[in-house]
Amino acid sequence: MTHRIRVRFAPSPTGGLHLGGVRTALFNYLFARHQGGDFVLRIEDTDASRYVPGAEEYILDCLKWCGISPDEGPGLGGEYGPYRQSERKSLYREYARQLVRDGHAYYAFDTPQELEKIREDLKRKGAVSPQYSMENRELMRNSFSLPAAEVQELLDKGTPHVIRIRMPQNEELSLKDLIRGEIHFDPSLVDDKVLLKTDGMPTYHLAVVVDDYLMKISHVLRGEEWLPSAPVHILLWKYLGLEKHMPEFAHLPLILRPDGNGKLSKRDGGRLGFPVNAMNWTDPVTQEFTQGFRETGFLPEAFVNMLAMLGWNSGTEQELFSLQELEDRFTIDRVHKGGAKFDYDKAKWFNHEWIKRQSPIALSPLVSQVFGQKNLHVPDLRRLEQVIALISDRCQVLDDFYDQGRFFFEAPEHWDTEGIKPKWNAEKKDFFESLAVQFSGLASWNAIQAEETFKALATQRQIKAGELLLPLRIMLVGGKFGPPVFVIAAFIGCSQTIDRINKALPAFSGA
RNA sequence: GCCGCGUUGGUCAAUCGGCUAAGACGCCUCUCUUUCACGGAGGAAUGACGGGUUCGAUUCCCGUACGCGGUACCA
Repeated sequence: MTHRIRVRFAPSPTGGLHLGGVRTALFNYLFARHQGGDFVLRIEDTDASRYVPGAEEYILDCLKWCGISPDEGPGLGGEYGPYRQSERKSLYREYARQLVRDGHAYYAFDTPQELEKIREDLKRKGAVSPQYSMENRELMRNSFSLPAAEVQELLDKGTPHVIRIRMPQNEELSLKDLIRGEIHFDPSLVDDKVLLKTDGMPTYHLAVVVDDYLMKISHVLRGEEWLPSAPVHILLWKYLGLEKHMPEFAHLPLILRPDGNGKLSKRDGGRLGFPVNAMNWTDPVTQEFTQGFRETGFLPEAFVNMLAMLGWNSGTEQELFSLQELEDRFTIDRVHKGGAKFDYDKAKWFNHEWIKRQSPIALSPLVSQVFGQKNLHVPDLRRLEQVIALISDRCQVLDDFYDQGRFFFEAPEHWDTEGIKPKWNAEKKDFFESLAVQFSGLASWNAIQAEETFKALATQRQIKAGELLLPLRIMLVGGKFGPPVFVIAAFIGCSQTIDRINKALPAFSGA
């Protein structure tokens, strides 16, 4: 194994890129980068009926957002192209024909209707999942059961057909999985998979093997759902005489639903109220919408960090990793075997941590974008950064910056007076009216000045400061939250503070 | 049904035969803060079951149970 590490990420453009897909991409990327290898993008678009326009660009955008851009692939170039399976159609046919010539595969002329009928018959006899295998391939219409002349005639007439692999009878197959160790299979138990479809497109099975060989892929990291078809792939490498070039395999654990144990699906997000895709995605065909982490206010650093910890850990107590740190630390032997349930609370925690460790300057473009979407205009970047510094501790997702930061720039329209109404009285009203007057007479304006003035007046009126602090906060903020009141007062300025007091007073008194 | 993979707190998880079983999320209590958070201190909560192997099993082996995946001319 002296050749270069090359891994591939091969999404099918049939929909959005959800958690499982991004994590597969991420692990491939980390594995390659850790050893200075290449990360290849290949598109699996062999199922023309399910091809979704725009999905390819979307996938690339998602990867880019995560910071894990491939080294080669569609639109990126590279010496092993083309990278779309639909553009490599003729290639697969050659390999399939070679297999037929060598007796490892055969032409099958059965129509879908005939297959359906056979399956029905077998089911009636008790088979739960009827297979096209050595058990019955003699009964079907294929180059196995038919005389050579007839096969040739059918072929010459252009009869629709597929090419199927001929699974062997008495053979033990084993795979050394990088994560799971030795796995044994009995090939006679798996059916004669279609390799080349009627339309000339390869199935996944043929395509991966051919592509991985031609693209010199050295390691295959894919989801656990592929484990059952591994024997087909191993056999193909063997039958094609390419066994020496067979990549190493690692089957990644699944990401499970938070409720129950099933594999996480796109629908779970909408149902349970969290995003499942990296970015927003609307299927152009079905119009089905899937929420994205990016639009939900996640930082890519947090998203990637959270994803990496789903199925991998460093073995230390460290949980927060930058992409670079992950690249430095990632080894396949620390990948888990068991599936992990996705936990949205933990995901938000990661985001919170990343927001906290981000500088206000780095955060400001993102926050101002959030503000912009809500029509909150911030003229001064410096002031925005000051606000971010004041509130980022209390923001889990970027949208929280709006709720937490809005009042710095806009006077509240509504006041959460619930808790203070019962204790409100004329003395307090007087206090705030006088406070406004005193504030207006102040020569300088800062948090300390404001607080001293406030406290002096409270003492003079013989009202406990504690009883006045909360009302003041609600006048300025609208609710019971936010940084220290006088810091807020200092920020919004003297006249704005007075305005807000005067504006709120009627609502308080009207109680 | 058959085949494959898995199984440590509610969740993510450490442990490569010595365990009084880390840590994190979430939850609860206290503290800090005249708000909400952040921070700090603490708490409840775990090895699916049954056999072996061993001086000693969470760790190794075998069964069972359970869960998941696959069983398509989808990937």
